[in-house]
Amino acid sequence: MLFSLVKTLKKSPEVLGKELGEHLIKNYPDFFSGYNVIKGFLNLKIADGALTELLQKSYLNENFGKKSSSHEKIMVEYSSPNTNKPLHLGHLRNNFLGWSVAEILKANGNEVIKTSIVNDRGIHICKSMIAWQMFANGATPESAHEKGDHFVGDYYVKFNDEYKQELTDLINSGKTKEEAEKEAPIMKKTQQMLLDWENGKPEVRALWAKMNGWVYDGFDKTYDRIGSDFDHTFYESNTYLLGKDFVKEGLDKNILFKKDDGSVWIDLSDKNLDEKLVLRGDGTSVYITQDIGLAIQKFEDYHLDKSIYVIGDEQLHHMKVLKEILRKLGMPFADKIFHLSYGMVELTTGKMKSREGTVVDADDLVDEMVTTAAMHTKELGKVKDFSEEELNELYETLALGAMKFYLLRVDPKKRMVFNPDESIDFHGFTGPFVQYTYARIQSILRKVNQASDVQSHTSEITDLLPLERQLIIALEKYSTIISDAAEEMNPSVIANYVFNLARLYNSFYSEHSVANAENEEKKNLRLCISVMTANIIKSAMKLLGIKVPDKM
RNA sequence: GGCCCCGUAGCUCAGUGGAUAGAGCAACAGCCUUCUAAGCUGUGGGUCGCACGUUCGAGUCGUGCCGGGGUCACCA
Repeated sequence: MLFSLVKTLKKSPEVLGKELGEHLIKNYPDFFSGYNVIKGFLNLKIADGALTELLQKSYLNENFGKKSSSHEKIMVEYSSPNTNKPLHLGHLRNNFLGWSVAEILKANGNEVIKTSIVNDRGIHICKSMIAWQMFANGATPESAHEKGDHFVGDYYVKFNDEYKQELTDLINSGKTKEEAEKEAPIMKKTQQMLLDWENGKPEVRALWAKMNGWVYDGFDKTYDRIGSDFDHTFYESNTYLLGKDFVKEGLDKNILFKKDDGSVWIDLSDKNLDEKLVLRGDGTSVYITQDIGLAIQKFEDYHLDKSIYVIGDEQLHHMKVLKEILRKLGMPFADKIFHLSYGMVELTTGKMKSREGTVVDADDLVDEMVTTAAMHTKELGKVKDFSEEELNELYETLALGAMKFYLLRVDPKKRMVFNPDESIDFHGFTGPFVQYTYARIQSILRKVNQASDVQSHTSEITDLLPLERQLIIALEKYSTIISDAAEEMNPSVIANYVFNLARLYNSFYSEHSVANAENEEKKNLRLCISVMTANIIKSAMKLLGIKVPDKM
């Protein structure tokens, strides 16, 4: 691109391009073998020898693409479930995104700590506890033969049904909506339970511990299956107290103020954010109270350069307020907090609403995908020699590959539509397409069976075919792609890259034979390209949390 | 209403101031005697929401408008 130089040098793009091109070829004949100038663009052709040499160097580098120097200590908080209902599709996007971003940051040379904050206390937790007391007759997940998180979630739904019923009854007896909301007996009981919980009443604490235990059993199974893991887990039941301490401190310093009813507020009107409540009139915590506590604890426990929160974009305002409060409280790390916001997952039929039963349950979805993967695999009948165990492992690999790729291939910041038909598609821009490319390469290697002595002689090649050139150039980009993805905290950069690489390889595969290449040099070159393509596919897919099968 | 995000092919999405705006799906036409056809090749399909501006050059930057969403809770 020559326009930027045209002005200062006062030469036409054509003349300038020609001069530059001649100069580069004359002085660097090992790197450039040709050039042309079209419409103000200087195109240089990289010499075959330079490309094959690059290929050889990269091929011998086991950690190709990854950076080794550790420059920053970064915490990635993701998942962050509530212990009153099972995980749904939105949580899956969060989990896949958080996990992947953490791995990408690691690959780019950072020290990363994966964490989750479990929202294990609060009014919503009390709701399922109250409903269980009222309706369960002592039932347990074991007695109901249900996964613990689903079991507790059912009582959360029961609470809402009952609450709605009480509201209509009260409104029918002449109360206004506001009065009904205040007076509904089940809500009053729940508020009392929250107070009892904060005061440490033993029966309430025992029930709370029991029911949360059920939920954790369920979550562990789901996490294990989808491959989410954490270096450290925070519990809101610990951090909310810390938040309260800082509210006290803020009052002493006159940063916060108390209203007549005893509630505590901060004035953020100078930042265009209005006033914000940080402690209720009855002294119990609100959402942001515990967030203040947790943010402080994170920086005290670990000495972080950056703290990333993977949270939906409906909380952009909340996170802005949190940062501002921390700044006003004089916390030096307020500016090291980064909200990695992602868009809501919508269904083709509209939004997911838990109260209307239109949520897509995470466990159900995985089951469905596994069934679909099994169906396709059986139809194709390519893995008849697999044992039952190997088959099941393959189905999980394909199902989760499809799901993760589907949710990660789009820009996280954007809202996305979950189309069930598309998500179970195994063709085109999908995880299984990339997995298939990997399996094909493994098949070649099994056939050729000499992967170990591939290294030799590739740099003698001087007649690269267009697809060979394109592949080598694409392979060499991997390192840059990781940096880009890390900088943007965007796994879709990886997904797009690895898909295009696989597509390119498939074109190459159908055009040229590896095992029956024209001569030994070509065969070696193509094996080298194939092995490296497979390595990069495996590595890139791992950054997305996706496994690749040797056969499918 | 204030603030924030989005608007690109029938659908789902890439496109980081540069060339003739690209993929996948869907539709249509081909390719399995040769390393896995979950693949490959080709065809059709676009006033990049609208208008003005900045620039040698705008899908990309700025302003205004139109359309969609989010948020502004003593919910989390």
